[in-house]
Order: sequence, then structure tokens, then C-alpha cells
Amino acid sequence: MASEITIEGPRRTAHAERIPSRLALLAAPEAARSQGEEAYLRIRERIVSLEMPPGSVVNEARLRADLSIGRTPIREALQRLAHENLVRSVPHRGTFVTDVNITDLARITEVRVVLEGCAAHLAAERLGAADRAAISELLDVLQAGRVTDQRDLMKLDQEIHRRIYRAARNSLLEGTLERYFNLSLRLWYLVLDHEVRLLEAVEEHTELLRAVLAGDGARAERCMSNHVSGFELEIRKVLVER
Amino acid sequence: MASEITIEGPRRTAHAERIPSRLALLAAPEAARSQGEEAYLRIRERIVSLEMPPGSVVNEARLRADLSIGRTPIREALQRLAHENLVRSVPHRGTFVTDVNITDLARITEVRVVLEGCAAHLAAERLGAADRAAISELLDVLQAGRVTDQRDLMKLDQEIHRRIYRAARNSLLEGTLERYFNLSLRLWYLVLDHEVRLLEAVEEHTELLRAVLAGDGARAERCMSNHVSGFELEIRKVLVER
DNA sequence: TCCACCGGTATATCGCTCGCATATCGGTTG
DNA sequence: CAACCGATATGCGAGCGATATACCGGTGGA
Repeated sequence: MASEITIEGPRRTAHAERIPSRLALLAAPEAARSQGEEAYLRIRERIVSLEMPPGSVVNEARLRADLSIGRTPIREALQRLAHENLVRSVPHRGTFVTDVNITDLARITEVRVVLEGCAAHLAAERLGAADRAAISELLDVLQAGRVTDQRDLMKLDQEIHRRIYRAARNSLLEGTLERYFNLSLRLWYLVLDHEVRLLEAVEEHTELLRAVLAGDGARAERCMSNHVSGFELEIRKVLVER
Repeated sequence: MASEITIEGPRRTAHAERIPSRLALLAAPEAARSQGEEAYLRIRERIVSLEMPPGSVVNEARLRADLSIGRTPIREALQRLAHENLVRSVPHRGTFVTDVNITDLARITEVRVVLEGCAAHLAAERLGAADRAAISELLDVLQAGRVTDQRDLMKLDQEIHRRIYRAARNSLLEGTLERYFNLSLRLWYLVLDHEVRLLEAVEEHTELLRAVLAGDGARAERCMSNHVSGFELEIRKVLVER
């Protein structure tokens, strides 16, 4: 019945090699991004870094001028951001950067606690040579104790988390976590310059990476869950006292 | 510094009442969907139900004719589906319905096992009156034993899962699970008419719903995780023997 | 006289349609 | 066998009509 539609996918003869193209795409430096992708990444960066503060209106015309990008890619990016809960679009009213509050923080954390834990568990069990090397390197940086600035620590935290996502070897999980991570990252920016738990975070990271390198899935999972929970507590502390 | 951008959000005077509008939006029957939403839902339905089989090309012009919808909404829908891993778009080559294989099944299940479990746990702990009533009703239907057809069971399974997502009262989690559920649902369609585990599923559902109604989060979580794992095993069994 | 309500107009934004430029593939030809 | 060329599908941009909100002047009542 629907057989007529059953046309072949891209290059059936090399069907087993379709995935590498995706990896190549991911590995592509930064050049071959479409304007839509470009707009998405740049606007996301602005929102996460609070350059576009929560609750503010998103002026499409202004973005178009700022980024020198046409209307279609901008709209495309905004729709994507809406699906990721970074903006909210009200028909014929405007598009707004989503607000942040304690409730959202809790909702985000609820999911991250289990999902990041899951990723850490998988990463520990599936750790490949390349990921092992990268994580060892990150561990060295941590133990060197050079990272004291909060912004640097944030960068490092990003690298650690994203590395673990990849090491878990589950692209769906990776994508999902990436989305939640950006939501969390914005919260971190929000409480930046509030002198919160630097040492604890470093220690948690160290223990986490060691567990992953040791292949101890259960311990890695616990570490990660604790790390995320602790993160929430710190953010919450700053958030409520304001 | 960025204060210039800090324009007010929509109707700051009624800032506390922004959420209800979202609920109203969700509660809106089916009428006020934009064409983009319409296209998304209809194409998704076609893909999940295998009317557009895995690996087939997605002909934009044909969809436009079939659905009597313009090009922009179709593109919009396809981009959204691409982000949800139901189609894959290759620049200047075409758009294809994503293939399914054992690996994907495993990746999907990995996430669902923890996430669905998490949702069940939260649902059990946060069960409100309305959700309690709805779930009791679902339990009655299950225990009546009238549902024997596999397609009916599938419908019922959908209702149960979606109800639990909502009962968990975490919109982010709900959205994420909805995406994964559609991926799983397509796999179920794939092995339909293969006479697989009807009774077990019903029993699992019954136990799950009882746990949720009893407010036993831990048990609900275990039930759900087992349910999802069992689901994978059954699908896998059929998938490998072909 | 002043205030509250109300209807009409103005504006801004959005969703959608349409057309052009571009890049890739497959077949054909020298 | 290599290179060219048409076919195809996408990326992007501009414009049109629709719609919801905001503004404003008028009117009725206290």
C-alpha cells in the first residue's frame, strides 16, 4: 500500500556508512554552518550568557541587523530556541526570553540528576581510548589547581560535562543533555560573582572523573548525581536570598 | 550594561499569570493549531505509523500537495522532526525518514528506562485529584480485560504513558519523554502483528498504575523501568529474527 | 467637573506564500 | 575515463494579508 513511497534512502549501497558523515559534520570546525545554525548558536549564546536577560523581548529586526542574517534563518533559530525553552513565542505579541525561577530550577535539576547520572554511568562502562585520554587530561588540569577564576571553572565544567556526554556514546542522550545543560548554564551565569563553592565543585569533578576512568559506573553515577544536586542547592541558595 | 535590552516582558503587571495561558493553549482542542503545527503532527503521525517507512525519502512537494499546506510550514515541520531524530536532512540531497536498527533501539531504551522511571516516581509522589481520577479510570479499563487487540492496547499504552508524564508535573520532562516515546512508538508499529506479549504488558501496566495510585514512588519507578526494559526485549526479539 | 468605560483606528508582529540563488547528483558525451 | 550539464532540492530573502494589542477620543454616569 505504502510501498510506492518506499524509495531508497541516501546511497543504499553504502548504508552501513551513513553515520560517519554525521560524525564528520560534528567534527567540522565552525565553517560550514548554515546561517540558520549560525543564528541559533549566536542567539543561544546571548541568552545563556544573559546578554539577553530573562524576560526581555526578542526583537527580530534588531537581531537581523546585529547578526547580518536574513529573516528566515532568524525565525528558524527562534523556533528552535522555543522548543528548547529558552524563548517563548506568543503569536502576534512577540518573542520573549524565558524567565527563570526556583520552580524551573527544580524541574531542570530533577531531570538532570537522573540523566547526567545515566550518562556518567554509561561513560564509565564504554570509555574508549580517545575519551580516556581526553578525560585524563581534564583530570590533570583539575588537579593542577590552576583554575580558580569562576568563569574559567565554568568553562572547565562545560568541557567535562560535554566530554562525558560524548563518552556515553548515545547521541540521543547527548542531544537531550546538551539542551538541559544550556538551561542550567544560564542559571549559573545568573549567580556568577556570588562566590559560590569553587573547591567543592573541583573535588566533585575530580572524584567523578576518577570513577569514570576506573570504569566504575555505579560510583560515577552517584558522583554525577550528587554533583548536579549540589549545583542546584548552591544556585538555589543565591536565588532565594535575592 | 545590557540594561538597554532589558525591556519588559509581556504585561508585567500580570506577570504571575503567564502560565495559565500556556495551560489554556494546551487545553485548546485541536482547532487553533497553526499550519506549521498541523503539518508537524500529521507528518509525525505518518512517520510513526510507518506510512512513511524508515529510509524513504521525504518529498516536500508531495507533502505540500497531500496536506494542502504551503512550503514554509512544511519546512518548519521537517526541521522540527529532524531535531527529534525522526527525519534526517542532508543539504541539497534530500530529507529522509531515519532508519531504525537494533542500536537505535538500545539507545532509545537506555534513556527511557531512567526517564520513564523518573516520571513514574514523580507522578506517584505528586498525584493530584484529576490525575488520580484519570489513572483510576485507565486502571479500570485495564482490569476489565476488554482490550485484546494489539492496536487497542497500543492506544491504551499511549494514554497511560502520556498521563503519567503529565502527572509528573514537570513540563520539561514531559516534552523530552514525548519525543522519546514517539521514537519508541514507531518501533512498536514495526513489530506489530507479530503476536507479542499482550498479557504481560497489561499486568505490568496494572501493577504500575497501582503503585502510582498508592503513592509508592520507588515501586512505580521500578515497575516502569521494568516495563520499558521488557518492551525493548520484545521488540528486539522480533527485530533480530528478521 | 471629573472619572470610568467603550468603540474605533493605528501599529507592530506574525504566519505564510512565492521566487531566486546555490549546491549536489546522475547521466551523458567527447 | 574524465568532465560537463541538466535535474532536483534546499537555503535564503522579500512581501502580503491577518490578527492582536495599544492608543485615543468620545460618551455616560456620579
